[in-house]
Amino acid sequence: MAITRGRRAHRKLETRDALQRAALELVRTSGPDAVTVEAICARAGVSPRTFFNYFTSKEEAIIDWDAEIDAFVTTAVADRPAAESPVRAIRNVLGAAVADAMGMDMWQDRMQLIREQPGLIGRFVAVMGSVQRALAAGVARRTGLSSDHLYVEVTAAASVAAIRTAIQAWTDAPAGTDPARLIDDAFAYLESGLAPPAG
Amino acid sequence: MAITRGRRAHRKLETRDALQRAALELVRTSGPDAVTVEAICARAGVSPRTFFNYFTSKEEAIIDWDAEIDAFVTTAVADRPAAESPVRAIRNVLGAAVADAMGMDMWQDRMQLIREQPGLIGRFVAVMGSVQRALAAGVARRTGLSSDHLYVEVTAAASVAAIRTAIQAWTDAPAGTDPARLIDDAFAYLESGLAPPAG
DNA sequence: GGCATTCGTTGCACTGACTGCAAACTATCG
DNA sequence: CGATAGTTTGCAGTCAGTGCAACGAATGCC
Repeated sequence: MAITRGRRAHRKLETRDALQRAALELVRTSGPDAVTVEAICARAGVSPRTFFNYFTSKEEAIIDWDAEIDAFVTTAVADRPAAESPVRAIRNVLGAAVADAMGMDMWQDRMQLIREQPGLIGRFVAVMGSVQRALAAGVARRTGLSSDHLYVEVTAAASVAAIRTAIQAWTDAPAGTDPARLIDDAFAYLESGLAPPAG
Repeated sequence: MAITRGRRAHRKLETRDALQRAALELVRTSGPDAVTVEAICARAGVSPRTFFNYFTSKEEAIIDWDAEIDAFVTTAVADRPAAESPVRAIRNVLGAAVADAMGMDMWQDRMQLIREQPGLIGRFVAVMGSVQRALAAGVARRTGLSSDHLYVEVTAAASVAAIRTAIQAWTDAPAGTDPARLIDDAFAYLESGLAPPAG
């Protein structure tokens, strides 16, 4: 699928990318209200009908997510050294990855967007749910427990909650704040059983 | 607001209730796809335009939420004995309350609905977010920390995640399962720092 | 009781997301 | 070159949601 040959497949990837970029640019230049499917398509140079051949909703174009990432997360968590506790394994896998992503170009814009446009929250949550399932699968492999064991699910859910909170805190924090530090602190609270900080 | 006098105010509450009941009944009898605003209003005997004088979205009619509940949660958490840790306070406040609610009439139906109708997930998440803010406010009062301190936010977010997971597990569990037990177990994992279970 | 005000209801017109269908178009393969 | 398969597009239609202005009933004032 991803490596289909020919001019055709190439054009498809190009169009998909053009639609995504058009959507993001449109938000940045003209504000959230200006982002209609029609406007996105005009900017990307395709027909509005075509948009829905690529994305099932407007939000999908803005917050895209690749199933391959989930697969990677699952195996990465599963493959961490056996000595690490499940949370610690998750912390080690996601801490660096998310911090890197946050430092990258578009994600800062996207997080800003999610605050402003309530419609995007649903999409964001859907993506986080996808990550949560991936984490649960990794923890399940690691512990030998079923993927829907309460411990496995609570661990995945709480970890996602910690990540989400850290990301949120980072978008609110003054520029230059280190995202890795926030993620680390959030997980530290989790691993301490949510004991109140000493200070 | 809640105790306004007169026939007028009475009619308003009646209409609101009629719309909610109409929506729930419609799902149960005719399936999720049949639940259009038009159909709801036909059943409730009001004009479609009137619907949006009561609810800003279709989902709001199905999953209603009262700001008073949030206020109650905040003070209840804040007022627990000082000896209890924040998570323990949350556990004590929500454990019983949620278990009671789950046992009640409509919530079982609603949870079933949320699984089937993806549109409702967004609304459910919004409600949980509202609870999360209420919990954070309670923890903030209790600890003297700011409401947006990372510890406070992680604690509230992780607690909501635990509750959500327990609710989810309960809807999947065989009939007759005790919801209080699941909630208790979920919080126990949280308080243990997500250490894997011994068994 | 009559009258003006207030407030909920409703119809109308409109925008915008999203879908199914069928036609037009084009890269690819034999 | 011609058949085929995959892509784009227009069109028509459903449904959610909003602003506006008119209508009608409850309410308060005199």
